[in-house]
Amino acid sequence: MTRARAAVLSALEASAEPLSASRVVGKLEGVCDQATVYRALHYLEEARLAESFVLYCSQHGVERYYASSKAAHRHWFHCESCHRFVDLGACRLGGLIADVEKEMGLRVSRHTLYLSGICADCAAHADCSAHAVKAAP
Amino acid sequence: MTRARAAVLSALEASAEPLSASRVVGKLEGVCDQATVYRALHYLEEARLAESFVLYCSQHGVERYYASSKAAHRHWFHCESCHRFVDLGACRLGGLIADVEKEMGLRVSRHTLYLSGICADCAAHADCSAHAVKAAP
DNA sequence: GGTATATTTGCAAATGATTCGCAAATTGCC
DNA sequence: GGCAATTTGCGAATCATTTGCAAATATACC
Repeated sequence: MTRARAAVLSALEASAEPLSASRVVGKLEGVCDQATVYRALHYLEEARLAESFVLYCSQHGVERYYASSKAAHRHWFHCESCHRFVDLGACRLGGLIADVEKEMGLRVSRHTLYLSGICADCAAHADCSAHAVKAAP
Repeated sequence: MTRARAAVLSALEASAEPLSASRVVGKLEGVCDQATVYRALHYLEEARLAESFVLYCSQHGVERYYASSKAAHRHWFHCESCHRFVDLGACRLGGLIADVEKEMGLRVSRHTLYLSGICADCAAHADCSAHAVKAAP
């Protein structure tokens, strides 16, 4: 494991939510180059040390988000108001996927699931004011 | 509904699988411009006449795929060998999403799920030859 | 039906995330 | 510690998608 890859992995591990490639690049400003971050993310995913999914968000557009694979495979909720992720805990799709594999004769090797909407915090604020506030920068 | 939007919608309705924006642009070559196709796709999604999701595929990279909303909300399997989609039928996540909403106090307004792996056809070919053949162009 | 106003379209260029080529630096191995 | 293999930095390229603006089309109104 090279220094750059270790730095990228620990950035992912230190985060409570998935990070976009560009945020990792930002966090590693001065540590390693943007191209290196992208290459390291590919390497980590290949090595099963990280997982990723592509998400569109009105604030950030289409970006790929990465999370360390230290914990069990899990899914996330994305708040459309504050643009943060909420951890939904370990994946609960095992049964559904096994059913689909059997029904349709497929071999499922990976899956992407995420939910989006309004998180509890933003919903609470919306109860008092007309609209949820925009996320802080 | 303008002519361009109708053309884009009928391209989606005529397709058995979700189409990437660029494939819609290709199908409507000479009918309307690429920028118009993108704008029409946004319009159709806003108007709830179409649904979309962003998918990464080794052959096509990151692209947004669109499907007409004529049928019930559904999910797809993406074959990593032939790069086609398999229709998995109507969404079965209702219960899971309701559980998560209750448990975590979230308001889920949309979700993205897709599975990927090897489809039945490609798996059958792989049984005879060493590797599944690449998709025809 | 004919015209004024609002919306949509085409075109070409911009944008933003991601990737690539290549020379220099780092790593893993003996 | 020295060398071949791999990785990194830098800058430029790529690709999907978006945008500005003038022309064309749609919709509202008379």
